[in-house]
Amino acid sequence: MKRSIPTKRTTIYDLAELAGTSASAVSAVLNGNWKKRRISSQLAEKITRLAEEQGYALNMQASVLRRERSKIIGMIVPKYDNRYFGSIVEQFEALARERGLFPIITCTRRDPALEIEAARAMLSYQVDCLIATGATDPDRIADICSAAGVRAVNLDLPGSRVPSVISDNFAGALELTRRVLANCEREFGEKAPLLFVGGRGTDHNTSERVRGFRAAHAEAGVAVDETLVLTCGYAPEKAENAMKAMAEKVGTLPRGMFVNSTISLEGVMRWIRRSGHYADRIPHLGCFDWDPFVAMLGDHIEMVRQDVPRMLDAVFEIIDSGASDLKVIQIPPIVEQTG
Amino acid sequence: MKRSIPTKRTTIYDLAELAGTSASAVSAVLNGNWKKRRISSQLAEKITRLAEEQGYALNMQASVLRRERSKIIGMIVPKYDNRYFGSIVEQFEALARERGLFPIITCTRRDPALEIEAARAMLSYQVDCLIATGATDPDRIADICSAAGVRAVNLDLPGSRVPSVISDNFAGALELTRRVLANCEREFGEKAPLLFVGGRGTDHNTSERVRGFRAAHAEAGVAVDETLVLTCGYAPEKAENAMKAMAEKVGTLPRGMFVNSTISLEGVMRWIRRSGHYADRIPHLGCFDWDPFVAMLGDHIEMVRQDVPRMLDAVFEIIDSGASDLKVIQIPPIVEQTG
DNA sequence: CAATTCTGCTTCATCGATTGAGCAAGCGAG
DNA sequence: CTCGCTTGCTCAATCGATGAAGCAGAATTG
Repeated sequence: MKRSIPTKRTTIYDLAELAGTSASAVSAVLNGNWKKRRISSQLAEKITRLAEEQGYALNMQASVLRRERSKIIGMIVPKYDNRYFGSIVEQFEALARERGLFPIITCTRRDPALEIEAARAMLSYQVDCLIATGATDPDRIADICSAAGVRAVNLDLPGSRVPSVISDNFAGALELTRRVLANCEREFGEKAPLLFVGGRGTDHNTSERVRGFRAAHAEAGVAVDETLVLTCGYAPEKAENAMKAMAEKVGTLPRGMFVNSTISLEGVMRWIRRSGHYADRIPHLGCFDWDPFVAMLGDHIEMVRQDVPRMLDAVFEIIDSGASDLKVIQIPPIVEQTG
Repeated sequence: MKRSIPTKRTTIYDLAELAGTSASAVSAVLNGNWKKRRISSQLAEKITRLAEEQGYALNMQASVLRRERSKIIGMIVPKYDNRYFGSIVEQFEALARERGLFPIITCTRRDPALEIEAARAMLSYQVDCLIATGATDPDRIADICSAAGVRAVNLDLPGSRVPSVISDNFAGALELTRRVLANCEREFGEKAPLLFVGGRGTDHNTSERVRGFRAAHAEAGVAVDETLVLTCGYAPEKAENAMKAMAEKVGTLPRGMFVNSTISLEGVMRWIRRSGHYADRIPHLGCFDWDPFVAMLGDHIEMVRQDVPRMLDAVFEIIDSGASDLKVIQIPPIVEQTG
């Protein structure tokens, strides 16, 4: 049963010979437009049966090479290590498949160079459209796509060259901060500024969330403590180190925190546990992102969950409609019920 | 700047014309074997420069069509909603890219039909090799691949037609069960059978883990309570419902549980919280899988983490070496330190 | 100086599917 | 019986890259 010579794949020419007909008839039958090409249903049936019997599989490379559109759609994503990106990818695949598109995905691990390389690779594979998710430099990717005449859409982080779909970070952060401030006031009886930790100060999402954070403080009549705004990056270690440094600097530790992603929360929680600073009283947390186990961590954590289904619907609406106006669509995130 | 006619892509023929040479020279230069083909370095340089200037990108579809091997490697994965599969996919991409292979991944959401369809789609794209991860029917996929002369490897769940890489489920479950039994005995002073929940009784992993679970009970001289073995599927809702049904049936609730994946744990935790049955004393848990936030849930949870890096190294070792003996490689999982 | 080798290319068939153009047979109308 | 139309196909070019085979002209050898 073992053969070192790989079974030569069946082609339309093989089928044509078997059916005593031409390759073009076979092609027409197998890609469904045999009616347009006036092939008799008898021949169509015969060819279909033969294809089945021979285990024929279309050679996409050949097909795509010849066709105008490839029906391949690409997505670039930073990581697979959290629920947010996980559900983005899963949803993306489902919606693509629904439309008869073939999804290909690349994880760039937040590496800007890999991001560009991945975009180029996707173009080489003739994607019809590329979705850049959480890209560090979405405009660069958009430029590369535009040079190849390929449509692009930004997701999660906005760009200025192609349409973008993002969460309403300001509104989400505003509400989240409000809640944490209220929780703190309820428990400790006084208003005090919160800590903001995680994210890159230069990225749109983080700056919008900081803006919401500030707005909520202003609303409550609390002055933001600038030494407590730690946009140190997303990685757990970075958040952990930033917390450590912060604790050494400030007099009294904040009683409430705004954590900018579950990834950063991992580091924050680690620090809280290891440092022992909060052994007496657990701080109130707000996390911009959702995770089922974080939700179980206790009722001192509020979460804002980005609305992935609506975000991806918006992405595909742009793709389906062929729209290319440079709008940024903001999807309101969902404030999770605690408890 | 907006053009409805997509910029015609530069091809090697365009470059050839610009360089006043032939397409085959361009091809030789751009795919790096111009020395073999005795192209002068002057011409090589000129072509390289032109390619750069014109933003030339290889058409992979054309290239793959012509070549013997596609250098595309496929992976089928059930879900993206947990750390285990997330890191599998991330690692897979990294290792593939390291080898100059182009990874394509499809998420089947545990749907057997989609699994087959996805495998066929990958074959249509001429993958050189397909990794079936956690497939419900790995042998079916292996057969489809073999008919096309494509190599396959099973990951996470073993099959009988191609090599497999899995966790040492028995050993992991044995150790995990031991620990939970010990934790229960320490706290409650008596030995009592644990609950097993999650997974499909028919899948290899689950049955091996149940075997480990039983072996640990036997070792401790505790009889397994058969009404407490709930292989109800992985989904959170299934685990939750199984717990509910179990609670209505048994007299005293188990004080310790073996939970077969973080996914199932989600349902178990939900039930524990909602039912209120464990309001007085938290049960001791063992989870076969790892998640950072589960680890933070408390010191009453033990976890076994599957060794994804080693598993994928093993997969690529099989691929690199071209081995096709039907062995099942078992990778010992890592017992996480609690606290 | 003729014979050979080497250099640096070009030519052309090929991979498999797609599709516009075209062709032969059949049929109905005039 | 002929013209025109329909039916049911086939032919051949094409997509872009690849590489075996071949071919001038220069360089080297005996």
